[in-house]
Amino acid sequence: MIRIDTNSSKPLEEQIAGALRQTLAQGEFEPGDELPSVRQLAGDLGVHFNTVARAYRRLADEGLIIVRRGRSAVIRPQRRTATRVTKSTLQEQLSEAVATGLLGGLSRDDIVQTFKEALAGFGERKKS
Amino acid sequence: MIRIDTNSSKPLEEQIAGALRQTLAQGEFEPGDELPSVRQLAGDLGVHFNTVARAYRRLADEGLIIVRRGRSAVIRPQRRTATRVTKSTLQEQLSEAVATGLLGGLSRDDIVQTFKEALAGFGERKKS
Amino acid sequence: MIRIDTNSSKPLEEQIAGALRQTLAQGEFEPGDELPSVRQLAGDLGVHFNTVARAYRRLADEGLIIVRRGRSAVIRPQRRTATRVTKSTLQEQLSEAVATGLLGGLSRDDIVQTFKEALAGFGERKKS
Amino acid sequence: MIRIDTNSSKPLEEQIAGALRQTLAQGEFEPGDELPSVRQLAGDLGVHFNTVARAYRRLADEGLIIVRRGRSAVIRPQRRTATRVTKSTLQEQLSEAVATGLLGGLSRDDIVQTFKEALAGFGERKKS
DNA sequence: GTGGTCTAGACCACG
DNA sequence: GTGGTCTAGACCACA
Repeated sequence: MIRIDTNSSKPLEEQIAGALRQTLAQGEFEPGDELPSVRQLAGDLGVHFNTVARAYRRLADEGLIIVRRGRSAVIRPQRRTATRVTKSTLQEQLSEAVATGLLGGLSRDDIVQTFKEALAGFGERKKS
Repeated sequence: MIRIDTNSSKPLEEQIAGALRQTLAQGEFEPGDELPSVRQLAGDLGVHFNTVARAYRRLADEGLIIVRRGRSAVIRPQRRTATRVTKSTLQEQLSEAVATGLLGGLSRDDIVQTFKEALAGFGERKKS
Repeated sequence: MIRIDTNSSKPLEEQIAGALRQTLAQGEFEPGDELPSVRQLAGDLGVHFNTVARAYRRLADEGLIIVRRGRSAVIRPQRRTATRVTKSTLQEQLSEAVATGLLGGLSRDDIVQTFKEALAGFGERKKS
Repeated sequence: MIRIDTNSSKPLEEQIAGALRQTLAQGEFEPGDELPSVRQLAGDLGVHFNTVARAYRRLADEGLIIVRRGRSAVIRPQRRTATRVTKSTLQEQLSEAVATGLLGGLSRDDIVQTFKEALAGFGERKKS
Protein backbone atom coordinates (compact mmCIF):
# COMPACT_ATOMS: atom_id res chain seq x y z
CA MET A 1 0.00 0.00 0.00
CA ILE A 2 2.63 2.57 0.91
CA ARG A 3 6.36 2.57 0.84
CA ILE A 4 8.84 3.98 3.25
CA ASP A 5 12.54 4.58 3.08
CA THR A 6 14.44 3.79 6.23
CA ASN A 7 17.53 5.46 4.82
CA SER A 8 15.87 8.80 4.48
CA SER A 9 16.59 11.36 7.15
CA LYS A 10 12.90 12.11 7.21
CA PRO A 11 11.30 10.57 10.27
CA LEU A 12 9.44 7.36 9.54
CA GLU A 13 6.43 8.71 11.34
CA GLU A 14 6.26 11.64 8.95
CA GLN A 15 6.85 9.48 5.94
CA ILE A 16 3.97 7.28 6.93
CA ALA A 17 1.65 10.16 7.73
CA GLY A 18 2.60 11.85 4.48
CA ALA A 19 2.03 8.75 2.41
CA LEU A 20 -1.35 8.15 3.99
CA ARG A 21 -2.27 11.78 3.46
CA GLN A 22 -1.52 11.43 -0.21
CA THR A 23 -3.44 8.21 -0.46
CA LEU A 24 -6.43 9.86 1.14
CA ALA A 25 -6.16 12.88 -1.13
CA GLN A 26 -6.33 10.62 -4.12
CA GLY A 27 -9.69 9.43 -2.97
CA GLU A 28 -8.70 5.81 -2.68
CA PHE A 29 -10.76 5.53 0.43
CA GLU A 30 -14.37 6.41 0.99
CA PRO A 31 -15.37 8.14 4.19
CA GLY A 32 -16.12 5.47 6.73
CA ASP A 33 -13.64 3.00 5.30
CA GLU A 34 -11.34 1.38 7.80
CA LEU A 35 -7.61 1.79 7.67
CA PRO A 36 -5.40 -1.17 8.44
CA SER A 37 -4.80 -1.61 12.13
CA VAL A 38 -1.76 -0.02 13.67
CA ARG A 39 -0.09 -3.34 14.31
CA GLN A 40 -1.03 -4.69 10.91
CA LEU A 41 0.47 -1.79 9.02
CA ALA A 42 3.49 -1.74 11.29
CA GLY A 43 4.10 -5.37 10.45
CA ASP A 44 3.75 -4.75 6.73
CA LEU A 45 6.18 -1.88 6.84
CA GLY A 46 8.57 -3.54 9.21
CA VAL A 47 8.53 -0.81 11.80
CA HIS A 48 7.49 -0.65 15.41
CA PHE A 49 3.78 -0.25 16.03
CA ASN A 50 4.42 2.87 18.05
CA THR A 51 5.74 4.59 14.98
CA VAL A 52 2.60 3.86 13.02
CA ALA A 53 0.43 4.76 15.98
CA ARG A 54 2.00 8.20 16.12
CA ALA A 55 1.37 8.71 12.43
CA TYR A 56 -2.28 7.75 12.89
CA ARG A 57 -2.59 10.05 15.86
CA ARG A 58 -1.19 12.89 13.82
CA LEU A 59 -3.73 12.35 11.06
CA ALA A 60 -6.45 12.22 13.67
CA ASP A 61 -5.25 15.52 15.13
CA GLU A 62 -5.51 16.97 11.66
CA GLY A 63 -9.07 15.78 11.44
CA LEU A 64 -8.52 13.39 8.56
CA ILE A 65 -9.33 10.18 10.33
CA ILE A 66 -11.01 9.10 13.54
CA VAL A 67 -9.23 6.77 15.89
CA ARG A 68 -10.84 5.30 18.92
CA ARG A 69 -9.76 2.66 21.33
CA GLY A 70 -11.04 -0.74 20.58
CA ARG A 71 -12.12 0.19 17.09
CA SER A 72 -10.35 0.42 13.77
CA ALA A 73 -9.34 3.84 12.54
CA VAL A 74 -11.81 5.14 9.99
CA ILE A 75 -11.77 7.85 7.37
CA ARG A 76 -13.50 10.93 8.56
CA PRO A 77 -16.80 11.74 6.85
CA GLN A 78 -17.04 15.46 6.45
CA ARG A 79 -14.69 17.83 4.79
CA ARG A 80 -13.45 20.50 7.11
CA THR A 81 -13.53 24.10 6.09
CA ALA A 82 -10.82 25.34 8.40
CA THR A 83 -9.01 26.65 5.37
CA ARG A 84 -7.09 29.22 7.27
CA VAL A 85 -4.83 26.69 8.87
CA THR A 86 -4.67 24.66 5.73
CA LYS A 87 -3.71 27.66 3.71
CA SER A 88 -0.84 28.66 5.92
CA THR A 89 0.41 25.09 6.07
CA LEU A 90 0.24 24.94 2.30
CA GLN A 91 2.16 28.16 1.95
CA GLU A 92 4.88 26.88 4.16
CA GLN A 93 5.16 23.57 2.39
CA LEU A 94 5.24 25.15 -1.04
CA SER A 95 7.82 27.71 -0.01
CA GLU A 96 9.98 24.97 1.35
CA ALA A 97 9.63 22.99 -1.84
CA VAL A 98 10.52 25.96 -4.01
CA ALA A 99 13.54 26.61 -1.84
CA THR A 100 14.61 23.00 -2.24
CA GLY A 101 14.42 23.32 -5.98
CA LEU A 102 16.23 26.60 -6.25
CA LEU A 103 18.95 25.58 -3.82
CA GLY A 104 19.39 22.40 -5.76
CA GLY A 105 20.08 24.39 -8.87
CA LEU A 106 16.81 23.86 -10.68
CA SER A 107 15.41 26.64 -12.81
CA ARG A 108 12.11 28.26 -12.06
CA ASP A 109 10.68 26.57 -15.11
CA ASP A 110 11.81 23.17 -13.87
CA ILE A 111 10.02 23.81 -10.64
CA VAL A 112 6.84 24.98 -12.30
CA GLN A 113 6.90 21.92 -14.48
CA THR A 114 7.34 19.61 -11.53
CA PHE A 115 4.51 21.33 -9.73
CA LYS A 116 2.20 20.76 -12.66
CA GLU A 117 3.07 17.10 -12.68
CA ALA A 118 2.39 16.82 -8.99
CA LEU A 119 -0.98 18.46 -9.37
CA ALA A 120 -1.84 16.22 -12.28
CA GLY A 121 -1.04 13.24 -10.08
CA PHE A 122 -4.22 13.97 -8.20
CA GLY A 123 -6.62 13.69 -11.10
CA GLU A 124 -10.03 15.26 -10.70
CA ARG A 125 -11.60 12.01 -9.94
CA LYS A 126 -15.27 11.82 -9.19
CA LYS A 127 -16.75 9.94 -6.33
CA SER A 128 -17.48 6.87 -8.32
CA MET B 1 27.73 36.59 0.58
CA ILE B 2 25.05 34.35 1.99
CA ARG B 3 22.24 34.87 4.39
CA ILE B 4 20.87 32.60 7.07
CA ASP B 5 17.76 32.71 9.19
CA THR B 6 18.23 31.71 12.80
CA ASN B 7 14.49 31.66 13.32
CA SER B 8 13.93 29.00 10.73
CA SER B 9 13.37 25.49 11.92
CA LYS B 10 15.79 24.36 9.23
CA PRO B 11 19.17 23.56 10.77
CA LEU B 12 21.75 26.27 10.35
CA GLU B 13 24.18 23.74 9.00
CA GLU B 14 21.80 22.84 6.23
CA GLN B 15 21.02 26.43 5.44
CA ILE B 16 24.69 27.20 5.05
CA ALA B 17 25.43 24.13 2.98
CA GLY B 18 22.44 24.84 0.79
CA ALA B 19 23.41 28.43 0.22
CA LEU B 20 26.96 27.46 -0.66
CA ARG B 21 25.72 24.77 -2.99
CA GLN B 22 23.59 27.31 -4.76
CA THR B 23 26.46 29.74 -5.00
CA LEU B 24 28.67 27.07 -6.48
CA ALA B 25 25.95 26.05 -8.91
CA GLN B 26 25.78 29.58 -10.15
CA GLY B 27 29.37 29.39 -11.18
CA GLU B 28 30.58 32.19 -8.95
CA PHE B 29 33.69 30.20 -8.25
CA GLU B 30 36.14 28.60 -10.58
CA PRO B 31 37.51 25.18 -9.78
CA GLY B 32 40.52 25.70 -7.59
CA ASP B 33 39.27 28.89 -6.02
CA GLU B 34 39.44 29.09 -2.26
CA LEU B 35 36.38 29.42 -0.08
CA PRO B 36 36.48 31.64 3.00
CA SER B 37 37.90 29.91 6.03
CA VAL B 38 35.55 28.24 8.44
CA ARG B 39 36.27 30.77 11.17
CA GLN B 40 36.00 33.65 8.76
CA LEU B 41 32.60 32.61 7.49
CA ALA B 42 31.39 31.67 10.96
CA GLY B 43 32.33 35.14 12.15
CA ASP B 44 30.53 36.79 9.25
CA LEU B 45 27.38 34.79 9.85
CA GLY B 46 27.52 35.01 13.61
CA VAL B 47 27.31 31.29 14.21
CA HIS B 48 29.51 28.76 15.91
CA PHE B 49 32.40 27.66 13.73
CA ASN B 50 31.48 24.04 14.33
CA THR B 51 28.31 24.64 12.42
CA VAL B 52 30.17 26.03 9.43
CA ALA B 53 32.75 23.29 9.64
CA ARG B 54 30.05 20.69 9.39
CA ALA B 55 28.50 22.41 6.42
CA TYR B 56 31.89 22.35 4.66
CA ARG B 57 32.31 18.72 5.62
CA ARG B 58 28.98 17.94 4.06
CA LEU B 59 29.90 19.64 0.81
CA ALA B 60 33.16 17.76 0.81
CA ASP B 61 31.27 14.50 1.24
CA GLU B 62 29.24 15.42 -1.79
CA GLY B 63 32.39 15.94 -3.75
CA LEU B 64 31.85 19.63 -4.37
CA ILE B 65 34.83 20.94 -2.49
CA ILE B 66 38.06 19.67 -1.03
CA VAL B 67 38.97 20.38 2.58
CA ARG B 68 42.32 19.57 4.13
CA ARG B 69 43.75 20.44 7.46
CA GLY B 70 45.79 23.56 7.37
CA ARG B 71 44.65 24.57 3.93
CA SER B 72 41.74 26.59 2.70
CA ALA B 73 38.84 24.71 1.26
CA VAL B 74 38.97 24.74 -2.51
CA ILE B 75 36.46 24.15 -5.24
CA ARG B 76 36.65 20.78 -6.86
CA PRO B 77 37.42 20.42 -10.56
CA GLN B 78 33.95 19.85 -11.93
CA ARG B 79 31.03 17.62 -11.24
CA ARG B 80 27.46 17.88 -12.42
CA THR B 81 25.45 18.89 -9.37
CA ALA B 82 23.25 16.10 -8.12
CA THR B 83 20.04 17.44 -9.57
CA ARG B 84 18.53 14.02 -9.80
CA VAL B 85 18.14 13.80 -6.06
CA THR B 86 16.90 17.35 -5.94
CA LYS B 87 14.28 16.63 -8.52
CA SER B 88 12.83 13.62 -6.76
CA THR B 89 12.85 15.45 -3.45
CA LEU B 90 11.02 18.28 -5.09
CA GLN B 91 8.44 15.94 -6.55
CA GLU B 92 7.81 14.41 -3.19
CA GLN B 93 7.50 17.74 -1.42
CA LEU B 94 5.16 19.16 -4.00
CA SER B 95 2.98 16.05 -3.95
CA GLU B 96 2.68 16.30 -0.21
CA ALA B 97 1.82 19.95 -0.42
CA VAL B 98 -0.87 19.34 -3.01
CA ALA B 99 -2.32 16.58 -0.87
CA THR B 100 -2.40 18.92 2.12
CA GLY B 101 -4.30 21.49 0.13
CA LEU B 102 -6.83 19.11 -1.35
CA LEU B 103 -7.52 17.42 1.98
CA GLY B 104 -7.98 20.78 3.57
CA GLY B 105 -10.73 21.57 1.13
CA LEU B 106 -8.87 23.98 -1.13
CA SER B 107 -9.61 24.03 -4.84
CA ARG B 108 -6.96 23.29 -7.42
CA ASP B 109 -7.00 26.94 -8.35
CA ASP B 110 -6.35 27.94 -4.77
CA ILE B 111 -3.37 25.67 -4.73
CA VAL B 112 -2.00 26.94 -8.01
CA GLN B 113 -2.41 30.46 -6.76
CA THR B 114 -0.59 29.71 -3.54
CA PHE B 115 2.19 28.07 -5.48
CA LYS B 116 2.64 31.14 -7.63
CA GLU B 117 2.87 33.29 -4.55
CA ALA B 118 5.46 30.99 -3.06
CA LEU B 119 7.52 31.12 -6.21
CA ALA B 120 7.24 34.87 -6.40
CA GLY B 121 8.46 35.05 -2.82
CA PHE B 122 11.87 34.03 -4.03
CA GLY B 123 12.32 37.02 -6.30
CA GLU B 124 13.76 36.84 -9.78
CA ARG B 125 17.37 36.77 -8.79
CA LYS B 126 19.78 37.35 -11.59
CA LYS B 127 22.94 35.43 -11.93
CA SER B 128 25.12 38.45 -11.38
CA MET C 1 -33.83 6.24 29.86
CA ILE C 2 -30.34 7.36 29.01
CA ARG C 3 -28.68 8.40 25.81
CA ILE C 4 -25.22 7.70 24.56
CA ASP C 5 -23.21 9.09 21.68
CA THR C 6 -21.14 6.56 19.80
CA ASN C 7 -19.42 9.32 17.88
CA SER C 8 -18.03 10.92 20.97
CA SER C 9 -14.42 10.26 21.81
CA LYS C 10 -15.55 9.66 25.37
CA PRO C 11 -15.61 5.93 26.10
CA LEU C 12 -19.04 4.36 25.99
CA GLU C 13 -18.45 2.83 29.39
CA GLU C 14 -17.87 6.21 30.90
CA GLN C 15 -20.85 7.75 29.18
CA ILE C 16 -23.09 5.05 30.55
CA ALA C 17 -21.67 5.23 34.06
CA GLY C 18 -21.94 9.00 34.01
CA ALA C 19 -25.52 8.98 32.87
CA LEU C 20 -26.48 6.43 35.50
CA ARG C 21 -24.69 8.43 38.15
CA GLN C 22 -26.64 11.47 37.16
CA THR C 23 -29.91 9.56 37.18
CA LEU C 24 -29.18 8.26 40.63
CA ALA C 25 -28.20 11.71 41.84
CA GLN C 26 -31.55 13.01 40.72
CA GLY C 27 -33.25 10.63 43.07
CA GLU C 28 -35.13 8.71 40.42
CA PHE C 29 -34.46 5.53 42.30
CA GLU C 30 -35.06 4.63 45.89
CA PRO C 31 -32.46 2.63 47.75
CA GLY C 32 -33.22 -1.01 47.13
CA ASP C 33 -34.71 -0.45 43.70
CA GLU C 34 -33.45 -2.69 40.93
CA LEU C 35 -31.63 -1.38 37.91
CA PRO C 36 -32.29 -2.90 34.51
CA SER C 37 -30.24 -6.00 33.83
CA VAL C 38 -26.95 -5.64 32.03
CA ARG C 39 -28.24 -7.43 28.95
CA GLN C 40 -31.48 -5.49 28.99
CA LEU C 41 -29.75 -2.13 29.09
CA ALA C 42 -27.12 -3.22 26.59
CA GLY C 43 -29.88 -4.20 24.19
CA ASP C 44 -31.68 -0.90 24.66
CA LEU C 45 -28.53 1.09 24.01
CA GLY C 46 -27.26 -1.12 21.25
CA VAL C 47 -23.87 -1.75 22.77
CA HIS C 48 -21.98 -4.82 23.85
CA PHE C 49 -23.09 -6.10 27.22
CA ASN C 50 -19.50 -6.14 28.39
CA THR C 51 -19.49 -2.39 28.12
CA VAL C 52 -22.56 -2.04 30.30
CA ALA C 53 -21.25 -4.61 32.72
CA ARG C 54 -18.11 -2.61 33.18
CA ALA C 55 -20.11 0.56 33.78
CA TYR C 56 -22.09 -1.21 36.49
CA ARG C 57 -18.90 -2.56 37.96
CA ARG C 58 -17.55 0.95 38.13
CA LEU C 59 -20.61 2.24 39.94
CA ALA C 60 -20.37 -0.66 42.31
CA ASP C 61 -16.74 0.24 43.01
CA GLU C 62 -17.90 3.72 43.85
CA GLY C 63 -20.37 2.31 46.29
CA LEU C 64 -23.46 3.54 44.48
CA ILE C 65 -24.97 0.19 43.65
CA ILE C 66 -24.60 -3.42 44.63
CA VAL C 67 -24.13 -6.11 42.00
CA ARG C 68 -24.13 -9.80 42.70
CA ARG C 69 -24.16 -12.75 40.40
CA GLY C 70 -27.61 -14.00 39.61
CA ARG C 71 -29.34 -10.98 41.09
CA SER C 72 -30.31 -7.67 39.64
CA ALA C 73 -28.16 -4.72 40.54
CA VAL C 74 -29.75 -2.71 43.31
CA ILE C 75 -29.34 0.82 44.57
CA ARG C 76 -27.28 1.18 47.66
CA PRO C 77 -28.74 2.58 50.85
CA GLN C 78 -27.45 6.11 50.68
CA ARG C 79 -24.19 7.86 50.21
CA ARG C 80 -23.51 11.45 49.31
CA THR C 81 -22.40 11.41 45.69
CA ALA C 82 -18.73 12.22 45.34
CA THR C 83 -19.21 15.81 44.31
CA ARG C 84 -15.93 16.80 45.75
CA VAL C 85 -14.08 14.97 43.02
CA THR C 86 -16.44 16.34 40.41
CA LYS C 87 -15.87 19.85 41.60
CA SER C 88 -12.11 19.70 41.42
CA THR C 89 -12.26 18.03 38.03
CA LEU C 90 -14.53 20.81 36.85
CA GLN C 91 -12.16 23.45 38.15
CA GLU C 92 -9.28 21.87 36.34
CA GLN C 93 -11.16 21.53 33.06
CA LEU C 94 -12.44 25.07 33.16
CA SER C 95 -9.00 26.45 33.96
CA GLU C 96 -7.55 24.60 31.01
CA ALA C 97 -10.28 25.86 28.75
CA VAL C 98 -9.77 29.46 29.83
CA ALA C 99 -6.03 29.08 29.25
CA THR C 100 -6.69 27.77 25.77
CA GLY C 101 -8.85 30.73 24.96
CA LEU C 102 -6.50 33.34 26.33
CA LEU C 103 -3.48 31.83 24.62
CA GLY C 104 -5.40 31.71 21.39
CA GLY C 105 -5.91 35.43 21.56
CA LEU C 106 -9.54 35.49 22.60
CA SER C 107 -10.82 38.19 24.92
CA ARG C 108 -12.34 37.39 28.28
CA ASP C 109 -15.70 38.38 26.89
CA ASP C 110 -15.31 35.93 24.03
CA ILE C 111 -14.63 33.20 26.51
CA VAL C 112 -17.57 34.08 28.71
CA GLN C 113 -19.77 34.14 25.67
CA THR C 114 -18.58 30.74 24.54
CA PHE C 115 -19.14 29.38 28.01
CA LYS C 116 -22.71 30.57 28.01
CA GLU C 117 -23.31 28.90 24.69
CA ALA C 118 -21.87 25.69 25.98
CA LEU C 119 -24.08 25.79 29.03
CA ALA C 120 -27.13 26.57 26.93
CA GLY C 121 -26.28 23.59 24.78
CA PHE C 122 -27.30 21.35 27.64
CA GLY C 123 -30.86 22.64 27.80
CA GLU C 124 -32.65 23.43 31.01
CA ARG C 125 -33.62 19.92 31.94
CA LYS C 126 -36.16 19.67 34.69
CA LYS C 127 -35.87 17.16 37.42
CA SER C 128 -38.98 15.33 36.36
CA MET D 1 6.86 24.75 39.07
CA ILE D 2 4.10 22.38 38.05
CA ARG D 3 2.55 19.38 39.63
CA ILE D 4 1.39 16.15 38.11
CA ASP D 5 -0.67 13.29 39.43
CA THR D 6 0.52 9.88 38.41
CA ASN D 7 -2.66 8.33 39.73
CA SER D 8 -4.85 10.28 37.40
CA SER D 9 -6.13 8.51 34.34
CA LYS D 10 -5.22 11.58 32.35
CA PRO D 11 -2.04 10.98 30.38
CA LEU D 12 1.03 12.53 31.96
CA GLU D 13 1.88 14.14 28.66
CA GLU D 14 -1.44 15.97 28.64
CA GLN D 15 -1.15 16.92 32.26
CA ILE D 16 2.23 18.46 31.62
CA ALA D 17 1.14 20.24 28.45
CA GLY D 18 -1.97 21.51 30.19
CA ALA D 19 -0.08 22.76 33.20
CA LEU D 20 2.44 24.57 31.02
CA ARG D 21 -0.36 26.06 28.96
CA GLN D 22 -1.90 27.47 32.10
CA THR D 23 1.39 28.80 33.31
CA LEU D 24 1.92 30.53 30.01
CA ALA D 25 -1.59 31.94 30.00
CA GLN D 26 -0.92 33.51 33.36
CA GLY D 27 1.89 35.46 31.83
CA GLU D 28 4.54 34.07 34.11
CA PHE D 29 6.91 33.96 31.20
CA GLU D 30 7.89 36.70 28.82
CA PRO D 31 8.19 35.91 25.15
CA GLY D 32 11.71 34.74 24.53
CA ASP D 33 12.15 33.24 27.97
CA GLU D 34 13.58 29.77 28.05
CA LEU D 35 11.69 26.84 29.45
CA PRO D 36 13.51 24.24 31.50
CA SER D 37 15.17 21.60 29.34
CA VAL D 38 13.29 18.44 28.60
CA ARG D 39 15.57 16.33 30.71
CA GLN D 40 15.64 18.87 33.51
CA LEU D 41 11.88 19.05 33.84
CA ALA D 42 11.56 15.31 33.43
CA GLY D 43 13.94 14.87 36.34
CA ASP D 44 12.03 17.32 38.51
CA LEU D 45 8.74 15.62 37.80
CA GLY D 46 10.11 12.13 38.04
CA VAL D 47 8.97 11.03 34.61
CA HIS D 48 10.77 9.84 31.51
CA PHE D 49 12.18 12.58 29.33
CA ASN D 50 10.22 11.30 26.38
CA THR D 51 7.01 12.15 28.14
CA VAL D 52 8.08 15.73 28.66
CA ALA D 53 9.46 15.93 25.13
CA ARG D 54 6.08 14.98 23.73
CA ALA D 55 4.37 17.63 25.81
CA TYR D 56 6.83 20.25 24.52
CA ARG D 57 6.30 19.09 20.98
CA ARG D 58 2.58 19.45 21.39
CA LEU D 59 2.91 23.01 22.63
CA ALA D 60 5.20 23.73 19.72
CA ASP D 61 2.63 22.33 17.29
CA GLU D 62 0.13 24.68 18.85
CA GLY D 63 2.47 27.56 18.22
CA LEU D 64 2.97 28.45 21.87
CA ILE D 65 6.65 27.74 22.09
CA ILE D 66 9.54 27.18 19.74
CA VAL D 67 11.69 24.13 20.09
CA ARG D 68 14.81 23.54 18.12
CA ARG D 69 17.49 20.97 18.33
CA GLY D 70 20.47 22.03 20.29
CA ARG D 71 18.71 24.99 21.80
CA SER D 72 16.43 25.46 24.75
CA ALA D 73 12.74 25.73 24.11
CA VAL D 74 11.61 29.35 24.19
CA ILE D 75 8.30 31.12 24.53
CA ARG D 76 6.98 32.21 21.22
CA PRO D 77 6.92 35.98 20.65
CA GLN D 78 3.84 36.85 18.70
CA ARG D 79 0.27 36.14 19.45
CA ARG D 80 -1.44 34.14 16.78
CA THR D 81 -4.78 35.21 15.43
CA ALA D 82 -5.97 31.84 14.21
CA THR D 83 -8.99 32.24 16.41
CA ARG D 84 -11.11 29.92 14.37
CA VAL D 85 -9.31 26.86 15.57
CA THR D 86 -9.00 28.27 19.04
CA LYS D 87 -12.68 28.96 19.19
CA SER D 88 -13.73 25.47 18.23
CA THR D 89 -11.24 23.97 20.65
CA LEU D 90 -12.60 26.21 23.36
CA GLN D 91 -16.16 25.21 22.60
CA GLU D 92 -15.30 21.59 22.87
CA GLN D 93 -13.42 21.98 26.13
CA LEU D 94 -16.16 24.03 27.72
CA SER D 95 -18.86 21.63 26.61
CA GLU D 96 -16.95 18.78 28.08
CA ALA D 97 -16.47 20.65 31.31
CA VAL D 98 -20.15 21.49 31.59
CA ALA D 99 -21.01 17.87 30.91
CA THR D 100 -18.65 16.81 33.67
CA GLY D 101 -20.35 19.10 36.09
CA LEU D 102 -23.89 18.15 35.21
CA LEU D 103 -23.14 14.44 35.17
CA GLY D 104 -21.50 14.79 38.53
CA GLY D 105 -24.68 16.21 39.92
CA LEU D 106 -23.69 19.86 40.17
CA SER D 107 -26.27 22.53 39.55
CA ARG D 108 -25.96 25.01 36.73
CA ASP D 109 -25.27 27.69 39.28
CA ASP D 110 -22.44 25.66 40.76
CA ILE D 111 -20.91 25.40 37.33
CA VAL D 112 -21.27 29.07 36.54
CA GLN D 113 -19.69 29.87 39.87
CA THR D 114 -16.76 27.58 39.21
CA PHE D 115 -16.28 29.09 35.79
CA LYS D 116 -16.10 32.55 37.25
CA GLU D 117 -13.47 31.43 39.69
CA ALA D 118 -11.45 29.86 36.91
CA LEU D 119 -11.60 33.01 34.87
CA ALA D 120 -10.62 35.10 37.86
CA GLY D 121 -7.60 32.87 38.30
CA PHE D 122 -6.15 34.49 35.22
CA GLY D 123 -6.15 38.04 36.49
CA GLU D 124 -5.94 40.84 33.95
CA ARG D 125 -2.35 41.27 34.51
CA LYS D 126 -0.42 43.88 32.66
CA LYS D 127 2.90 43.31 31.07
CA SER D 128 4.83 44.69 33.96
C1' DG E 1 24.93 20.38 26.44
C1' DT E 2 20.26 20.64 23.76
C1' DG E 3 16.08 18.17 21.43
C1' DG E 4 14.53 14.18 17.94
C1' DT E 5 13.57 9.58 16.61
C1' DC E 6 13.16 4.91 16.94
C1' DT E 7 12.85 0.32 19.02
C1' DA E 8 11.24 -2.63 22.53
C1' DG E 9 8.10 -4.13 25.48
C1' DA E 10 5.03 -3.66 29.66
C1' DC E 11 0.54 -2.60 30.91
C1' DC E 12 -3.98 -0.47 30.38
C1' DA E 13 -8.69 0.67 28.36
C1' DC E 14 -12.14 -0.48 25.28
C1' DG E 15 -15.47 -3.51 22.53
C1' DG F 1 -9.01 -8.07 18.91
C1' DT F 2 -8.37 -2.68 18.76
C1' DG F 3 -5.61 1.72 20.10
C1' DG F 4 -3.15 4.48 24.20
C1' DT F 5 0.44 5.44 27.38
C1' DC F 6 4.59 5.02 29.60
C1' DT F 7 9.29 3.51 30.56
C1' DA F 8 13.79 2.48 29.05
C1' DG F 9 17.48 3.21 26.49
C1' DA F 10 20.09 3.45 21.99
C1' DC F 11 21.57 6.53 18.67
C1' DC F 12 21.47 10.77 16.01
C1' DA F 13 21.62 15.90 14.86
C1' DC F 14 22.68 20.32 16.26
C1' DA F 15 25.08 24.34 18.81
